[in-house]
Amino acid sequence: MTGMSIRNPKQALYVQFAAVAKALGNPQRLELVEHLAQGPRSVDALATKLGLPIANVSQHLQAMRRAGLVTSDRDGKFINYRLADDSVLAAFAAIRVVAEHHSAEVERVVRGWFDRHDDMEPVTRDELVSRMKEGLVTVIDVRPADEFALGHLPGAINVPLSELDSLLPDLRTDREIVAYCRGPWCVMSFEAVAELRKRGFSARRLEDGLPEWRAAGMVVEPVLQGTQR
Amino acid sequence: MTGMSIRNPKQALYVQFAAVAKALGNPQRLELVEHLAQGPRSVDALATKLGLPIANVSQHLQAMRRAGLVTSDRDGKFINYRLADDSVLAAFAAIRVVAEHHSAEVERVVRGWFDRHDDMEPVTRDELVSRMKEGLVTVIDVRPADEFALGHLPGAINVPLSELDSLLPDLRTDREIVAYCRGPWCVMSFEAVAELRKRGFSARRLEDGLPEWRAAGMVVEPVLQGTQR
DNA sequence: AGCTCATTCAATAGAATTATTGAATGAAGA
DNA sequence: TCTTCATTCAATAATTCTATTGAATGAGCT
Repeated sequence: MTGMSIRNPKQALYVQFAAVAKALGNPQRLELVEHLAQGPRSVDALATKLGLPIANVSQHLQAMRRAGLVTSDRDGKFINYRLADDSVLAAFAAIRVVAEHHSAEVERVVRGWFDRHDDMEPVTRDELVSRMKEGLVTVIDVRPADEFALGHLPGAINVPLSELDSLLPDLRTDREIVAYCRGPWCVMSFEAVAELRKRGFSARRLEDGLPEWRAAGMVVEPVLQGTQR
Repeated sequence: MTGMSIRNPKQALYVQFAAVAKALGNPQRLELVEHLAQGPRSVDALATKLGLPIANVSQHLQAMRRAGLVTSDRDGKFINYRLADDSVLAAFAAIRVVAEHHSAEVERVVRGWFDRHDDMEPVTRDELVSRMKEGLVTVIDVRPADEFALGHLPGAINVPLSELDSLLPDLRTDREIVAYCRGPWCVMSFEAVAELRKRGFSARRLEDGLPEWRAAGMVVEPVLQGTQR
């Protein structure tokens, strides 16, 4: 901040734009974005989810606030952070697309971890909507229960990945299962589909996660009226 | 690269996505993106445009190539770099939007430099199209001649900012002037509009630059057939 | 073969980023 | 007022990023 001397407005603008990109240019902070896209969270809750020291998460969040990615407000003795804007999720999505196109590496990672690379094609949003109308699919939300509670697809049932094994007997074997989680590349849905297929189920991933579904203006349950939290 | 140990696929993906954002997280590299959005360029040409040492620009370009932002191919003794994808421009745009929303600083920069903050509202693309049909506007492209030559709006005349003063007498005073340049925040069009107004013209900026116009699928002159360069 | 010249490489120093530690802050509740 | 506890601050070391310099590469040309 002190060593930076800006000579012209053009430079000043690039510095501003670069600051936003820089704030997104860190794996931990991207993971924070993905979690905050599920709903507002306290520093403590985020640190638990990511398995990182609280002070570390606090600093990342402050860096993100400085760049305009998140805002915060106090609730009792907790401070809740949330994404500043839908534009933040859009920027994350745009960056993901660039990485996918340069996908040699991204695809290698996914395929390297989940050997079944046949028919990993995801279900599109439109496709899912029409199949839901026909009642042909079971939609499972593989996120943890607390995230499910903040909002989920209409009619979806919560099958956290950690409890997939124990809940398997409850799933119908005569219908296709569509799994989704936090976002297009959220690995939990990859793992759930791989596991389900190993057990003989017909299963696919939804191309998006809940935040994208919500951002597309689709209905989310439970429908909360009044102030959105 | 060597000190990085990745334990799980989730982490590996965030690292990939973060690498893309990191490559965009530098003012100089963003300026390179904006210039490359006008058309392919050699290292030398870019270094001249930015006023930076060639070796420095070369290193930035290599970093961008590693992140999948640009590609390069040799032409004689020059190596031409170009944007890898439309998605790169889209990502840049998305980042700009985030910065605009957090606009306290961005807007302050623009307003601080150009005191006329009344009616700096830009002309939208649709608005310009309909007014062009009616023949009500003079469209000027304030970029340097070499960029204009690679492609420009139909019917636009090239008035490089550096030559604005000397070309002023050629401009009609009875029609509104719409100026555009490299992108939505390219400062040359701001400066051109400010100067034109000072001289009594009725002038506004186009909301976008040429790359956005092209990306929207609009006609660009000259229309080149065959291999796009 | 030898020369030219655009680009890349290699080495360096200075600056910024990151994770870690422990202490400080400050709001809530007793 | 005192205690609790979520969060922030401050200081540090390790790593990474950045700009700069001069040498090396390697394709085109004579």
